[in-house]
Amino acid sequence: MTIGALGQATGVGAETIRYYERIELLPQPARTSGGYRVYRPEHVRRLNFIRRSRELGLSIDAVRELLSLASDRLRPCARVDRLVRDHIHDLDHKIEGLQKLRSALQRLADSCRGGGRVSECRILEALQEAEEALAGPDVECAEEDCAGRRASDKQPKPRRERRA
Amino acid sequence: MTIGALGQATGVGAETIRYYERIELLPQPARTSGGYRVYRPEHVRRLNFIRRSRELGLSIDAVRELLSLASDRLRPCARVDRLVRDHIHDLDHKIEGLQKLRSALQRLADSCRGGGRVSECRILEALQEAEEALAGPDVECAEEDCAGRRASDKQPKPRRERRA
DNA sequence: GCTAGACCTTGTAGCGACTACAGGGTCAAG
DNA sequence: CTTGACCCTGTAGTCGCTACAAGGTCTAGC
Repeated sequence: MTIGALGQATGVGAETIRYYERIELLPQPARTSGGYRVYRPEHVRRLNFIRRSRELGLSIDAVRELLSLASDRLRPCARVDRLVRDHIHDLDHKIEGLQKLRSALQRLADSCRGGGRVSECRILEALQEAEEALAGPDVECAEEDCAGRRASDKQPKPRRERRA
Repeated sequence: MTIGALGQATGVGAETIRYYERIELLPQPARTSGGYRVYRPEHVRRLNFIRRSRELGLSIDAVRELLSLASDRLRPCARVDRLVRDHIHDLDHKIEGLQKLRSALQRLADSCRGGGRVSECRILEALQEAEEALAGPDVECAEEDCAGRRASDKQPKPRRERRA
């Protein structure tokens, strides 16, 4: 089957399939004399595995690991279990963060009736003014994994203070 | 103050500040004769506004709009209110999607005790086998907004079927 | 055999919101 | 005048695709 047929069979776009091949998530298929990719049933199975894993929110690297684990049928499946449970934990953190965020925003929105002028808008005030205004139980940095976004954490060396 | 001092004052990294300047979220500051950026208190206020909005998960474009709205003190603040409420809705969708995902994964994890071998791992089976295995109440595609990932939706023209 | 046109090929650039370098220049304390 | 913390610009990388451009291949139907 061609790349289009594989796409139909799995619900994955052709460009995504080529992308998976480029990052070596899918093995290189055979080619016709004209250079067309020719896929076989095992490609369908592998790509379906990938799609389902991705739909569950697993990262490409996690999928890669799962595929490698799955290839050795005698290996204990504890690692598989671990991978999935870790991902559940990640999701829990993410969900919790978003819920905090949501209530902070809700508090913000509740403080504004929307009928006034910008000059007396509580939302804009809260964003402009002091830190505590909308700091519920510790919001900050809920979107994604937030890898080291806090530049203020690192405190390198005591330097003279410039005209601050 | 220099870019480093502004970073300290706001908790935003210097590289991010330069990035904000490049995308015109922060105005270009004055410069020393040597080319150093020189910031003033209004930059601190604006950058704090930006940081807080970002921490609440608002997109750069939303922040841009908020800043522009905030600059006209006589304008009605209905649009501000709308922007924030829309974002709350987005969050609701996101949270819901992640929760569905979580329960699908939990079901998966519950089916595996982690003590067996890969060959009898229910998790890997579920990822490999039929569609219904782990389709709880309609999972698919919860991460982010999932913009048109389903390639199988478009069904262009009836073409001859190749050797499929 | 030939044409039409659906399908395929490679390569590159873009998305959002940064982050991380490399290779150099500036600044102020001592 | 040296030291070295700090700053500059520019470019490339992150993640997981998606979209395009310019061209080549394939087969149904004539």
